[in-house]
Amino acid sequence: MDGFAQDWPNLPRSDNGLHMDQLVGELPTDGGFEPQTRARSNTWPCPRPENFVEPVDELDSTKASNQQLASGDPQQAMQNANAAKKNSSRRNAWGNLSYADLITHAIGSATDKRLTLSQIYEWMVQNVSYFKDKGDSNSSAGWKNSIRHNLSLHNRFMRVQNEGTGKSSWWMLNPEAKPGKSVRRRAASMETSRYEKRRGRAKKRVEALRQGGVVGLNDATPSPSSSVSEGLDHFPESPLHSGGFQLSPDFRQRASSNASSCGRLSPIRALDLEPDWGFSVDYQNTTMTQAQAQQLDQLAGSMAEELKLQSDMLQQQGFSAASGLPTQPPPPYQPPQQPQLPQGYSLNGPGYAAMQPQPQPQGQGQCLLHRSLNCGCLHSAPVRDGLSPNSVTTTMSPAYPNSEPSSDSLNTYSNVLLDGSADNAALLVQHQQQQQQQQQQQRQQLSSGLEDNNCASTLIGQCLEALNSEQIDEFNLEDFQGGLECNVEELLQQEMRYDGLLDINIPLAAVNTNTNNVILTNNSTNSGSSNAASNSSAGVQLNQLQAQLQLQQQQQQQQQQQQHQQQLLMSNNNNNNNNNNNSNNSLELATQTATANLNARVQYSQPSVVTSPPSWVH
DNA sequence: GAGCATGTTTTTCGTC
DNA sequence: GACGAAAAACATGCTC
Repeated sequence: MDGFAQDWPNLPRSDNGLHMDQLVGELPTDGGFEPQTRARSNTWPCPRPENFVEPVDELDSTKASNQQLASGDPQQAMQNANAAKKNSSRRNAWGNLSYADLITHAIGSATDKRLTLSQIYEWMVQNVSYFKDKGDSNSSAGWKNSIRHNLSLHNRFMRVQNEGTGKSSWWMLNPEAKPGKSVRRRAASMETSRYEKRRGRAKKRVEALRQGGVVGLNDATPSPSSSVSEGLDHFPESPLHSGGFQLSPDFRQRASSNASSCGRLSPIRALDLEPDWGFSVDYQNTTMTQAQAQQLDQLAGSMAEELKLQSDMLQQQGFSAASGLPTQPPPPYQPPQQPQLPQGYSLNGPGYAAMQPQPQPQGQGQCLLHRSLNCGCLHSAPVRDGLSPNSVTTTMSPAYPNSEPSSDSLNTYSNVLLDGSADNAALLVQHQQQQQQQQQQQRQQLSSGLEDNNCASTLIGQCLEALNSEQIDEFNLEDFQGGLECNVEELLQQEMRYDGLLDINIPLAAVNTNTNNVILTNNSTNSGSSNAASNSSAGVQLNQLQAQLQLQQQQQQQQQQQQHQQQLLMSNNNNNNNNNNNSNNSLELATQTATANLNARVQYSQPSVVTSPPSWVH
C-alpha cells in the first residue's frame, strides 16, 4: 500500500475542473455541513437545514448512483447524485451518499476500475473528509466493517481474484447489476417470517442433535453461525429442501465463504507475465447474466480445484519430472459454453484472457523455463510444475545437447576403469567414439534447429528468462548441482551468437589448464551501466578464451589417445599381477581420462551468472 | 499459535 | 417491505 498514492496518477476531474477528491471532499460540507459523528441509533436522517427547499423532481439516489456510477462516469454520477440529494436531508455523516455509493465511486475512479479492499479504505480516507480522521485502527473498525459489509452485500460489486499470491481480491463494479435498485445478495425470501420460523426449527434441531451426540454430525459440526442452508445439509427431509423454498441465485452460503481464497479470476491482469491461455472472449461486447456470472464464479473455483487435482494425479500416475514429459497431458479445459461477459470488460486484450485456460497440444509439455510452446529446449514438463532440480532434465545440460554428461556418466567411466580390464578399456574407447559421433550430430541439430527459435536457447539465457519470470518463486542455481554442467566451448559459442544481455567477463587467468574447471565469476562492476564497454572487452576475451580452449582440447584429445593406448598395454601385461598397483594405475588413468574428458565444467552458483540486471532488480 | 486482514452473513434499528 | 447503517459473529488465509 505504500505506492497506493501513485496508483492514482490521474484523478478524474469534474466539469468544473475539480479533482474528484475535491469533489468528494466537498460532499460533507455540501450545504454547510461538517462531518458529524452519530450514534448507531441516530443513523439518519440528519436534521435538515433551515433553508431547506424540497426538490420538485428528486431523482432516486440509488438509481442515479447505481446507473451512472457503474456506467463509467463517476464524476457525472456523483454530481447527479449530489444534485439529487443536495437539497434533501443529509442522510449520513459524510453526506447523502451511501456506503455503496462511495464504494462505487471509489472503484469507478480507479484507472483499472478495480480496487482492493485496502485501497477502498484508503480512498475513503483520502477523499471523504468524514473518514480522513478515522483512518486509525481504533476509529476505522466500524466504517471499514460497513465497507466490507456493503461490498459483500450488494450485487453491484463483484469480487475478483487477485493475481498475486496472498493479495486481497479486486473489487469491481458489476455492470450487470440491475439499475435502479441495488439488489441485495442476501435472499429476500429468507427474511420472511415463514423462513425465520423454519430457521428456528432447524436451529433447534441442530442444537438438539448436537447435544444428543448424533453420530455423523460431529464430523461436520456446523458453525454456530452457519447459515440455514448449511444446516439443512444435515436434514434432507427438511421442507426447505423439498420445494416451495428456493434460495436466491445470488445467495451465497456462508459455508462457501471464500475469503482470501479463490474467487473470480481477475479480468485485468496485473502483469504481462500472465500466462496466455489463449481463450479469448470479447469482454467488451458481451453481456453476462447473473447466473452466468455465478457460473464463472464457480468455474474459477473449480478450475483451481481441477488444476490441483490434475497436479496430484500427475504425481500419483508416476509422472516423472526427470523424464521431462508428462505421461499424460492434462485434459484441456472446456468451458461449458461460451461465457457472455459484462459490458465494459475487454477480454481480447490483456484482461480476461488471463482467467481462461488454454488447452495444451497433446504431448507437448510447456517448457519449464520458457513457458512457451515449441521452444525447442529440453525442458518440457507439466505446466508450472515449478523449477526444481528434479524437474529439470538431468544428465544432459538443458540447452546444450552436446554438453558433457554430468556426474552420472562420469562416474560410469570411472567405474569402468576401476575394473582395470582390457575389455572395459576397449569399451571406454568405443564409448567415447560413439559419444563424439553423437556430439557431432547434436551440434548439427543445434545449429540448424535453434536458429529460428525466439526463445532463449542458451543456458544462461534460459536462466535469465527464468529469473525474469516472476512465475518462478525461487530459482536457486545452487540447486542445479550437476544439472547445469555443460561444455564451456559450446556455451561460449552459443552465448556469442545471442548478443545482448549477457555480460561475461572471464579473466584468462581464471582458466586453469590443469583442472579445466572454469568458474564464471560475478564481476559486479561490469554489470549495469558499464555494459557497453565491458561487452566489447568481454568479446575479445571470449574470443581468446575460445581459441585457447580449442587448442587445449586438441592437446587433450591427443594426450587422451596416448593414455588409452598405454592403458590397453598395461592392462594386457599386468592383468593378473599386482592388483593393487593395477587399481592405482587404473585409478590414476581414470582420473586423467575423466579430467581430459571433462572438457570444462561451468560451475554455477547463484552469484556467478553475470547479467544485465532484470528489470525488477533495483 | 496469535494477531491481523479479508470476506460473508446475520441482526437490529431507523427511515422511506 | 425495501433499504441503509451499524454492529457483531464467524471463517479463512497470511504474517510474524
